[in-house]
Amino acid sequence: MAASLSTALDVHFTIPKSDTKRPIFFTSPIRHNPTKKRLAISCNSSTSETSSSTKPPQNISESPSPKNPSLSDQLKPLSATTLSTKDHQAQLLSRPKSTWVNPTRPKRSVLSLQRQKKSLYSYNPQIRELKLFAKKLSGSGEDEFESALETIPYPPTRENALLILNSLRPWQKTRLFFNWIKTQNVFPMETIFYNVTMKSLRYGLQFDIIEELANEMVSNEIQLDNITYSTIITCAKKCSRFDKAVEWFERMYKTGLMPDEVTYSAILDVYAKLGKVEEVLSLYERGVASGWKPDPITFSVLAKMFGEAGDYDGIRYVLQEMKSLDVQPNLVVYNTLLEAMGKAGKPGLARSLFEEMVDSGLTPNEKTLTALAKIYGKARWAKDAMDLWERMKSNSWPMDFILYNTLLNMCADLGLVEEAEMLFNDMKISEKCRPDSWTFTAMLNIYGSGGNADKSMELFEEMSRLGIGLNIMGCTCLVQCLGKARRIDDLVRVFNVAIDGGVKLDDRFCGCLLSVASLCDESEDFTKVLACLKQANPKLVAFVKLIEGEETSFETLKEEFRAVVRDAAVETRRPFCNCLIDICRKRDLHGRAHELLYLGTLYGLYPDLHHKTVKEWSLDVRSLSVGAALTALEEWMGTLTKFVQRDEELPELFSAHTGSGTHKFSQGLANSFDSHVKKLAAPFRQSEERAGHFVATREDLVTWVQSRIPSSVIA
DNA sequence: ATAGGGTTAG
Repeated sequence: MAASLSTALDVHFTIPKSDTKRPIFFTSPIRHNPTKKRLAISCNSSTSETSSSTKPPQNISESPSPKNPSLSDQLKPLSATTLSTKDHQAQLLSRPKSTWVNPTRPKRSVLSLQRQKKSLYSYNPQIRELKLFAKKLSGSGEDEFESALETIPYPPTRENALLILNSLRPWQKTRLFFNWIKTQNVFPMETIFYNVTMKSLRYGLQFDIIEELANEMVSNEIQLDNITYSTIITCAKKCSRFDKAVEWFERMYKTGLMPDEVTYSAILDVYAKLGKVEEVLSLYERGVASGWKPDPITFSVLAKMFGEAGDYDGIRYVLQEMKSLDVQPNLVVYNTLLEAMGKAGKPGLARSLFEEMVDSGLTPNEKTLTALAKIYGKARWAKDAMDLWERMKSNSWPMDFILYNTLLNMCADLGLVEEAEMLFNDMKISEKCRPDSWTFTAMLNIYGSGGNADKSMELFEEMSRLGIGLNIMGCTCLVQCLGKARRIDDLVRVFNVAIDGGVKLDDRFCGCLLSVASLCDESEDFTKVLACLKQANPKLVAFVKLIEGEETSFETLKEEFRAVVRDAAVETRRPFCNCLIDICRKRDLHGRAHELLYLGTLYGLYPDLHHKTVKEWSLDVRSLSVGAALTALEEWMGTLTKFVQRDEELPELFSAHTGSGTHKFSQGLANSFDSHVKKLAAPFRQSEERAGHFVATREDLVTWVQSRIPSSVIA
């Protein structure tokens, strides 16, 4: 029963009773229109009496992400501008479906409600020998094909030929046999021969040949049917020829052939993969308006699309549609929905959906469990992760190597070292799930983030023995770990193995090496690390040399910094700058550190560093390295000194936001900040009420600044 | 794989 979906659904919003019964002449009650739809759904949620009181506790952690703004956030701009009165608002929000179909003049149907029927095979008593022959043909070389054909045990009648054609692979053989029966001229070529041949070609991703055959059908006046079109469309999709998929779909309509639900859902998936959400929903709604009852495959397509977009409202729409159309989700639909919930950042809903799935009697498969393990790991839900694991074992739910590797990644996210080691050993003694490069990468991540350089190196040696190549991610984990342990010679060895193994070094890896360089006290180590970095990114190393040069002018620095930043991947630009500042501070180049912070700010690498309200000015250093954060603090104090000197107006409160230190990477920041503040005797104190904040009152700060003015660092 | 549609990993 579709009622089993209700828990996950009703917890978050209530569907108005009137919407659960679908008037036949209306399309779906909730339009998926970027603005209208969100408003409509959110309105239900906000007006629901149960929405906040019945939410399970885990949803507290699911405060709306920027992608899914809260209801009030969504309504704010509208209520402030467009909507003046409550009535007006209600009218807009509850607007019925925009596609209204006049019952007296029904809109034309967009799909055939009858699925194309397949002809039944009649029993062929020669089936065994013909299949054996097909196997022989399949195994023959291209040049032996002709002679192999002559050993055909029975004459190539229509039925015999079809049977053989169906059993042939790969596509080259299917094509040769298809061409051969055409030359035999024993029977006219029918649609089914083309369809069977096309299917084999699709396995080989031969879209061009499929299209050739389709055109041949047109010129020979052989009817293309729904099976032909759906095969063409899905082949184009698998070959990423989406334009061709759409083109053939449109051609079908033009020839007057109506798609059935198989062809229709195939084209829905094409538009979904193109990210054309509006088109998909329009087609979906028009289909439903034609009297179509979509099946689970359609909902899987919709769920996947919304999942890819991280669109939580869309996912709710799919759940609601299934409920109102009384379609029970199958395993694939659940899997897709779980995946989608994960992408939309809703671990709590994924969990309750999973429970519903199990309660409904379905057994999770590898994909289900992979989705869930990923979600719990990302959400850092250790308890749920462990519960899941126990259930997997006690129920003997299926495992495969992807699930094993995902579980290892989950362990990495949760810091479960012993559990990971158990899994790793399980894999080693298993038949089908031997550790591969993904496995080793996950293990390197686990040992690396735990700072266990010995175990990391053991893995590295084991990989060499087993001939499993190090990839860029494993290499980055390893180098970071060895760098933190100051095992620079091991680091260099690993680096050289990676280079010899053809690992393509990316900007993230360069950032990792640069951060290791920033940790080096010994100039010998520093030189060794930079020598590695030079092979990956010579310009970056040249820039480090430039920083160190006393004679380097600010203009030169600016120019070269710009070039370095421009060439770096966007997500590595700020880390690069952070590391460079750290290097400066390590080498007592404080002036340079300030110049780099200035340049980083100039090029937009620190967009939200400062925040000012009338009552409070704050400095948000959460995305800064320790060196960069301290530089930013000094810079800020310098600015405040000027304000005090000029007797300008200041707010009551000052704060610096370092983060609370619960995240593994931000742990050090609050501590370093604290000791630095103490060293400066600055009046910032860790706030009791606001975790991760250091606060100072205006009074204390002004007193402190004035006491420093004669010897201020800032001229 | 017995003519056609949907789901697993940085």
